[in-house]
Amino acid sequence: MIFPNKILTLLDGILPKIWSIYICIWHYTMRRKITLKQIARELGVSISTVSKALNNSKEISEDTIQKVQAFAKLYNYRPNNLAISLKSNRTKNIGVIIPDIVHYFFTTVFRGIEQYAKMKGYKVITYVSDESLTKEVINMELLSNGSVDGFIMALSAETQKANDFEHLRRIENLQIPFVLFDRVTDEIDCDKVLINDQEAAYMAVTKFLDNGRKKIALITTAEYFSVSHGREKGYRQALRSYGLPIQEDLILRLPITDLDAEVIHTFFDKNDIDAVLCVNEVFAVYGMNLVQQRGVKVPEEMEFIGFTDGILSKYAKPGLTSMSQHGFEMGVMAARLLIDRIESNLRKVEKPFQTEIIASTLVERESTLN
Amino acid sequence: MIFPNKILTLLDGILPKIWSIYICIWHYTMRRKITLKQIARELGVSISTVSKALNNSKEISEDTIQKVQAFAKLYNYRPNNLAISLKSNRTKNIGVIIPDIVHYFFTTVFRGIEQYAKMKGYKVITYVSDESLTKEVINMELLSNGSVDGFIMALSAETQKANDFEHLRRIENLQIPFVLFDRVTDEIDCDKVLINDQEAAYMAVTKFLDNGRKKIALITTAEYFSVSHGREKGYRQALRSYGLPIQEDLILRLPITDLDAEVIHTFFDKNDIDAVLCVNEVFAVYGMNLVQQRGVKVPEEMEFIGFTDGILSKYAKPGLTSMSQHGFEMGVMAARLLIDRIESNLRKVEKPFQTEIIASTLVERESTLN
DNA sequence: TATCAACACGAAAACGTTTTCGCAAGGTGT
DNA sequence: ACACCTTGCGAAAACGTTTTCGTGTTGATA
Repeated sequence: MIFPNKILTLLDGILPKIWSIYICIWHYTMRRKITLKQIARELGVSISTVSKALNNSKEISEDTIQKVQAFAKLYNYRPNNLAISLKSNRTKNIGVIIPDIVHYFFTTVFRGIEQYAKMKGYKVITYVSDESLTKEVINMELLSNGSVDGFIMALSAETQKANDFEHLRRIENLQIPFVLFDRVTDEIDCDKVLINDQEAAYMAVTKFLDNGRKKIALITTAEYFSVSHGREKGYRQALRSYGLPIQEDLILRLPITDLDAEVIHTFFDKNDIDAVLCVNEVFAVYGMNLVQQRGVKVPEEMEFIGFTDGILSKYAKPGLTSMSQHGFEMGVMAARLLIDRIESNLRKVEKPFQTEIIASTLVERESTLN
Repeated sequence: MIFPNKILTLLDGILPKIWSIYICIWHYTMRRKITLKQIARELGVSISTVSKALNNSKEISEDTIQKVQAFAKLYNYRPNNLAISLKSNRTKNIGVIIPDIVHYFFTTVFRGIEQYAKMKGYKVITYVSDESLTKEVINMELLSNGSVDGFIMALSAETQKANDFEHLRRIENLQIPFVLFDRVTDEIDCDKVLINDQEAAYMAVTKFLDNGRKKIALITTAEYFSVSHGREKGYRQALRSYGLPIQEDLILRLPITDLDAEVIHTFFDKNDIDAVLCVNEVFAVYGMNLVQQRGVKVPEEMEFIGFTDGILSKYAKPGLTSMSQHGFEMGVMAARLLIDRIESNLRKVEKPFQTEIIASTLVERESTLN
């Protein structure tokens, strides 16, 4: 920029022609974004007139509107988002904080969020918490200074383990809306989107029982994961309601990363098992491979059902029967809840918190009979 | 907000005490974000003084700095990001546009971008183009009005097919920096991050040849994908340099979605094949499953190598030998190139465009011998 | 002819910062 | 006693919008 504004003001009365030429050259050579002020100056009207004309205000004559809009189009005017945000105190951004992105379920949820958000004119800023409480806190801190109108998040493993929700309370205090999905907590009152984990596990175990299986194992994670907790409850409930004893030995708890083949081998060595429910598809496919390696026939001698109907389930051998969690729908729902809340806050209308359940469905493949 | 600013100005001289009390109550009850103006008013200094004090300017006395910073801390002052962005004309946001997010490779790249960006204080706004040119254009349009300091993108399938880069030229004209990765084009001059596709394919085929394989097939996509193109070149080059004829029949082109088992079956029916190179892991695992279903032993009778060393390769049966593309490193590199360029633009230093190559490495599993 | 809407538009405040420049008080050197 | 420099701070412009309110010019009505 060669001419600072002070000089421009001075020039204004004296050399409008020169300015005109200057703006043309400047624009065509460097094609920087043009502003209301420049349009106003060019057309010899005020900034307010231009603004109103572009917004089709009926305060402005048809004539002027045409002129301004034509000019704006010609110079490819795009209103500066930042200025609008600053003025209106809303960014049209939403922050998404998820524990992991290299993970089928979370990416499908993200897809849902992104799609709905885009439809509503919102942009999505994503941070990965890496299952770490600290990172989760920092990420929220980074976004809560007006970068974002609201949050969508799934709690990290550490957060669930530590049961520490101070950062959520701070966001609550700042009046920033947020939605929890999948990994949630009862300690915080907010909009939530859940899977019917218990029911889904119940369905899966029922499938085994209907196929005549009686020695049903559960491979799960540590208990503090809200989803594993729910699924375990469903597993127990199904066995109970079929009058079968619950053998704690048949429940194997694994860490979410670094699977150890030995542990699983000894688990299958020590127990007599004819069906296995796993709380995710990695456990299921990994387990399936191990038992097949030992000569066990899947599904004839042992059936498998997993959760998270992702790419692994689809291309495993045999194809893994899996509870599909419909991540896309969850994402859409989470985004809808959040954006609804943001916009109703704007209109100062009170709205009770909602909890939406997305029903899982069983996708049957070759790892189960029938 | 009960008191608009005009009234405040009026009140200022008359009832400072009342204002003080008001601000206290207001802050403690609603905990809204506090601004420089309010701190200034409270402390009886000017806005500029507060701003400078918070930035540790040496124009301000040690005394005042202490006072201001203590007060700011007490009231948990956080500078408004939007205002700073507006003033400084940079958002500290980068836009990432990828064809697909439910895809191992792209998510790992994303992880790299996100991690480096966060380290540098940048936020990441992600849009999915869904392999569609139109969506790609719209997404860029949506972000190019000052929402973002620069872009990182991989071209969509449609864009590569149509060979239409008008949207990139617009961004170029707007002087917004951008980096292309993986799916790139020679038609646009900019920073790029690539895989050594040709070399990698060469390596893979060499592996087959060294194992004594002679009837090597290639399962790839349509030719307009820059990556497939490179990999095919490598495949041909390897065969040539080993003095083997290139049989066009041994090259199968599949669509990237909706795999049709029949097509693949007839491909294997009609040809005598003892090794298969696939341009992604889905093709490889899918193909491996099909031939195994026909009784072919992998790797003894037929070896497989795929690209994209993802979760599928790891948990397939047998484990798939795969060219790892080191998505994380690519992401980091892309983010680094972009942020470097953004910041050197800011300092008005000229910088030639760079093309960085991330070397692939072969991760050997059970689908190849030795 | 005086009155009054309706119409078209402009001035200016506001959003929350950063930064330049100016100014007063006090100290230092001749 | 004078000029001059340093220190510490404030006024105001600027970033690019939106929006409220005021105002001058019409044309119609009484």
